[in-house]
Amino acid sequence: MFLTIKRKRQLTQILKRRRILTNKLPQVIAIVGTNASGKSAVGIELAKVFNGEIISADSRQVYRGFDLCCGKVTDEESQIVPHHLLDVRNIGDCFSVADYQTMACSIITQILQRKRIPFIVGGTGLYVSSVIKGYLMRDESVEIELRDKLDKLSLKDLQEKLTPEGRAFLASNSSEFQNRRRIIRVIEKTAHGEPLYYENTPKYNALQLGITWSKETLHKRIDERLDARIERGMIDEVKEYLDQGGDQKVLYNLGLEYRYILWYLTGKFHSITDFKLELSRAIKHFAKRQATWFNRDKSIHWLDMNSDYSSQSRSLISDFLEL
RNA sequence: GGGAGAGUUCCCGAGCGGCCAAAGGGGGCAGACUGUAAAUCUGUUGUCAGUGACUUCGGUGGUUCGAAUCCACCCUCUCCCA
Repeated sequence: MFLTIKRKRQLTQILKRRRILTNKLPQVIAIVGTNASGKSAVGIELAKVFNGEIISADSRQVYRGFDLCCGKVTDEESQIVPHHLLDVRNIGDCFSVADYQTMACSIITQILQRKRIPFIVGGTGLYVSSVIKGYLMRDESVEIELRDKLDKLSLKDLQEKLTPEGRAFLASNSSEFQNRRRIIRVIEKTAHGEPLYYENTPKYNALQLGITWSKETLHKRIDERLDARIERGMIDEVKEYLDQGGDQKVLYNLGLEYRYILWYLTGKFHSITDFKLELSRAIKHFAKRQATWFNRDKSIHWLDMNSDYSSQSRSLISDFLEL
């Protein structure tokens, strides 16, 4: 009994100290949620109120073009509040979490220098986490030759290529031992002497707001958004790319819209109805994966979108910024 | 009217006497994830109870120790000839 009280006291001390520490860190606000949740609009609204600038956290919106495919904000919207990390690479170029982290951090520094508030808005959970949790990334970049070599191996060969440490690392997670990409990464890391287990060093004090809807509402939003984008010429974006000699493999690897439109244009679907049905389903699966990722993070404040989420989020931000 | 074939679990689709609650895929549900992340991967999916029991393979009867699997009749569908 005595011990537990003592332990509790210790813990509160630790927490207090940590809070003091993180409180000194620069403040950033993150707005996360699934596909079609309406993050962008909420982000713009809040950034406008709180003198903020938006840093997109979206692995596909970093590429130029394909605005409808990846659901970028419109020009009018992006003029309300400055947006960053949109259109910074050409389609087909390499871009990784590490690139994202570096760029996002440097932009955050600039925004802070302007005495404004950085708003990270996006659905690529890994990207958001890399910045606000402060993933420690090594300087070593991915070695193309090694990866190409590993890419050619079968799953079984890859598994056999793991060092005992690598095997032990993956063994704790049965689904990961079947995942070639993850195995390749572990092999690369051990080859470079990088640690397998990660440590994070937060550089910011972050407030995370999450947007959710009931499954029914979300699905309806996804479908409506899909229809609207097709109406506005989403399919043509891919068609033009292909007409100009674009690489099918690039589209395939980009997934969802890119992959399904490629399939549609190359005759994989019997009709546009089939295409829409399949793509809509794939987007919903993706939204579920996003939700699974975000649900793990207990520090996210989920907004009740069925009530006054706007004043709710404003008061959360005001408290956080101590305004 | 004559002939050929088919009806299987939410869907598609294997199974063709016991090893079948029934392969595989899809869908549903759940999960993993730190340099490809809109990617990639995993688990689960008849019901009830912790071993087991119960209901299921168009319907009804039958053969058999035992049937999704064999037989009879019936219903539905597809195809070919008329």
